[in-house]
Amino acid sequence: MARQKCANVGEKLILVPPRYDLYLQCSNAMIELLKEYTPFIQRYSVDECFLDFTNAVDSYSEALALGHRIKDRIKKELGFCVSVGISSNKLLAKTCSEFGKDSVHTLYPFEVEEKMWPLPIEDLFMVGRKTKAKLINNFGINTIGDLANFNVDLLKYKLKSHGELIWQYANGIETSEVRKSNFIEMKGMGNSTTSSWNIEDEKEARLFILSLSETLGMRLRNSHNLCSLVAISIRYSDFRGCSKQRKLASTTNVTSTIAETAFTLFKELWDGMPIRHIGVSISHLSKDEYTQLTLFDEKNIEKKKNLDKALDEIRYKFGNKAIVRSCFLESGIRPMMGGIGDDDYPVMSSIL
DNA sequence: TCTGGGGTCCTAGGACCC
DNA sequence: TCTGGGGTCCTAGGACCC
Repeated sequence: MARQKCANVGEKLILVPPRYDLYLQCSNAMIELLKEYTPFIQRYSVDECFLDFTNAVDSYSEALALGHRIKDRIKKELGFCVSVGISSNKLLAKTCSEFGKDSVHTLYPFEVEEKMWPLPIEDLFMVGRKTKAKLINNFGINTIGDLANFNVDLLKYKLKSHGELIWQYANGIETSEVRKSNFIEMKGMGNSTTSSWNIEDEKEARLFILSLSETLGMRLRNSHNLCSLVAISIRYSDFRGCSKQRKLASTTNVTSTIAETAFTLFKELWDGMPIRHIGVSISHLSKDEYTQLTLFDEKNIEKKKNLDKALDEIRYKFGNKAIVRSCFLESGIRPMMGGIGDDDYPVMSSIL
């Protein structure tokens, strides 16, 4: 849109591409620095992690001093600001880490009533837009304190397990451990894109699906996983969204199998209206060390695997543009959409 | 407040099994 | 053919997070 608006003053528009690799590099450098303090580090996301000092710190003042030392060292040695939150569980530590930028805060259980209860309900972890509206409109709950002192059974009845969860959070109750292992089993992955024009014919949609699947397949193989579920999602120009998924007869990591399944699902799902967003995702992952074949396996599966392998090697060596499918030439559609950097990047686990 | 893109988990209904 | 009670799996959609 910016490009379009600045068509006449093109040379005055400065486009700055994102640099996820640099972001990740900074993140990794910070983790290395933190490892000097404790081996018990749980990387929660690209810019958040939990450190367990359970048996390493004896007093509140010692913890506070340590927090400041770490924060100051990161700023001095790595050049960016961090916020530190200290408490006896991950929820409270995370909550008070957001109390300020470039700062160190504490939120121990005995401080919850004073520091957390006056906050608006949406400041509580796991209370999003929808839950906020329900809490305010249905129960008159406006602050975290209101929620903490509300009837749990009523919350459970109305909001199911989520109701109980946020009630516990409002009371500072959270007992998950700082995960010792850094390895998180990936559950699924997806690739999606929003087009700057309406997609109105099947041919064009097919190219989008192929392009998304190409990147997705490469990521899947790189992670040494196989998938057995493929899903397609569509968002129409009027913002309606829908999705369709199908379990495969056998596990796969073949790009064309993923793309063809996604396209079949697309044809079954699409109502013919103009589309602005298409997504392909895969899940039910398993390690690719061994695979269960079926009696009715696809034809030429070994050929396709070899093709993917060769394409992957070329692309890793010479870049994604080094070799592309001819159907994308002159199509105006990029042959390998989306995808994330290279290897591993931090993924969040479930709840904290 | 919403956008865009990457994820996880929960819920509810339906199909099917014993 | 349907009942009752115990399960599992599949599917679609919706909530939340960064």
